[in-house]
Amino acid sequence: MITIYDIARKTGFSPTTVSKVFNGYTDVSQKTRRIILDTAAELGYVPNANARSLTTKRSWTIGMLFIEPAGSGIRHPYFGGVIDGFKKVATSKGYDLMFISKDIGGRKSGYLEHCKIRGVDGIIVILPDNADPYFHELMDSSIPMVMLDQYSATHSTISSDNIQGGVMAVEYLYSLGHRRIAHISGGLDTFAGEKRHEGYKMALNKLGIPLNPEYVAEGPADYSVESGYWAMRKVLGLEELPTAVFAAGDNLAVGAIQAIREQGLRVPEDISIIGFDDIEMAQFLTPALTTIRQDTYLLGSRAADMLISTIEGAHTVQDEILSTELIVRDSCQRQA
Amino acid sequence: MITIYDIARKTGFSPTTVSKVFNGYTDVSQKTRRIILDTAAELGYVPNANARSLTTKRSWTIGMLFIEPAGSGIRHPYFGGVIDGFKKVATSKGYDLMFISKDIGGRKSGYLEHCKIRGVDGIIVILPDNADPYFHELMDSSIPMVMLDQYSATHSTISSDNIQGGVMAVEYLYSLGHRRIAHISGGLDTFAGEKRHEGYKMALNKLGIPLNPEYVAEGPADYSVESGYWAMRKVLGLEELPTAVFAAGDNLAVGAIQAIREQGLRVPEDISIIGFDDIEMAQFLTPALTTIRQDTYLLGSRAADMLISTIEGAHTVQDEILSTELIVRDSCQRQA
DNA sequence: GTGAAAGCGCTAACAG
DNA sequence: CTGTTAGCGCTTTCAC
Repeated sequence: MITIYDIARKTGFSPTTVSKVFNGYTDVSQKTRRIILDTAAELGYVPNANARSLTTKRSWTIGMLFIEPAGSGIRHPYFGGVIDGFKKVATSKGYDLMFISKDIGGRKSGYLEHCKIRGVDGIIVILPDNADPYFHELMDSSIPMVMLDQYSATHSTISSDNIQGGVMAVEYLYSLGHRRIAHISGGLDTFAGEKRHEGYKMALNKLGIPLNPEYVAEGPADYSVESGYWAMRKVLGLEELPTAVFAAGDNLAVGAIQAIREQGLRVPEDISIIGFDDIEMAQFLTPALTTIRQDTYLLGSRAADMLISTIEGAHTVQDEILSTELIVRDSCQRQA
Repeated sequence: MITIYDIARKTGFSPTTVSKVFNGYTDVSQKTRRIILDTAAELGYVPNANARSLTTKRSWTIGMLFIEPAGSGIRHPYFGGVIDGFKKVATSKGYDLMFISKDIGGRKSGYLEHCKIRGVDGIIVILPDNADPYFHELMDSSIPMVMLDQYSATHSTISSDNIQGGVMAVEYLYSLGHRRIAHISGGLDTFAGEKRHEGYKMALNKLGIPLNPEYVAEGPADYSVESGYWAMRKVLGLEELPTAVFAAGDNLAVGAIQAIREQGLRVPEDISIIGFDDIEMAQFLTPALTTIRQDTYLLGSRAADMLISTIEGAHTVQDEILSTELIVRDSCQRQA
């Protein structure tokens, strides 16, 4: 391994001067700079991030945490988009990304400890879980952090406008003539699930439709197809069936459609369905899924901007909310 | 920040002894160990990975590289599964994962440089691209590495049995009575694409069906829905249409189905389609997609095992091939 | 403009 | 069993 000492020896300058060149100090003569840079290239010098971090206390590493909902892992399309956007801007600003997990080396340790061991400069929490004590420990620390889909008075957060999305979904259904509108929730104890549910309630209220608690079905908070299936089964067991359902996620919607068909009913002829997310496959399902689109890539890239600005000294706590968009396709139909 | 020196001072032992305790050395008395461990807990000591790496030349970090096919990014379901599996075993063995990209801090630098700067112990290449000179530079280095979907005489590799999958797909179609079978390729210059194509050819040959070059359509090697759509359009322009098509990926199959429908034809009544991957949504499409399943999670976890064993000293070059499975659903139909 | 010296937190010989 | 010493590669005062 080539170090700055090798360059110093070869050029006759001191390690200090060599270091200065690589750190953009201006008090080095152009000539010296040239010589050092050339020699570095010739020798194949590569700086050592660990050594640098040791002295500077900056790792240029950002931790990425998502408390996995029971093993669904990183696979939901939502993550892909978010990580993609986040990675793009973080990388462009010189930060590398590292997954942070609860246990390291088989040993249980907790997120905070993991962050400290690695000396991450900040952390993005993609799927906050308030029920996790390790998460609270992390929140209480002073590590720069931004959370997605979460409310916090102390930390910056960002999310889609889940309420607006919920309202939009229900209003759209209403505009098609639907009055008996059910909701398949992504989990009422989840930030996004709760907000979407809130939007659902707000819209009903505004439209003068009484809330029927039986019309709100909740599965495990994993936004999986299966959860949607089981939640819909519950709804289908009711005396008076809804004519439309707002599912809090496209996967849930897919599951719901399965359940409906299994019952011998059709979508959208018998029951209209609107989802949330606009996953890539939504448009290719049959019927093509009408849904509320959220921009996961933007979510990720804005999160990175926010995090990096707090890492670099900003002290403002921001709460950014990105608007959602109604994507009309074929899974909802006018109700006579 | 609490260091081993703090613990040493407080307990009266030397930093060395403290260090030994944390590194599992056995030549420390039980009593001393207890005292040190207790004091560490009391003080809230957390080891510093950077300092440790500096002396040991081991970072316990694994780089994750995927040379993104023109911005499709990390979003294809294939990646999710692989990363999930990889992360699981790597984490359990004490390694953390970091994304490796071509440029760091806005500066173009290359993967190898990035790896060296970070001092990763090894790297997994999820989507090798032989056309990328930076990738070759990395291959020529001595960094432990395993590649997915690639052949190499010098490095360990792992992939699904793409040939077998291709053969299986075509044989299945043949067994249903199809004789005019087209192939939508994922890119013939791509390892997986080429192998699946090879399987296609092998099966035709074995079954005594002459290869019709017009029946092989290739789009950009991104396995996207759109590519499948355009490739299928080409095929649909032919004089004599195929009765079945083997698409090298489920996304391609989805695109192909769109193109077919746009032409007023039906799947599977007019044309049967079989895909490859078995993405989560495959079973929820209409018709439910018949496909060749590959186990991405296993791919990832085995890759991790292989990589870690070479990091930890193994010198064998392995080439592991995981078998694929035919999943029969509704997109293929018997041909009169 | 340039360099000497000290130190970041930890581990690895090597003594004792 | 325990401690001394010497770095790992880099940056940071502070002098010159």
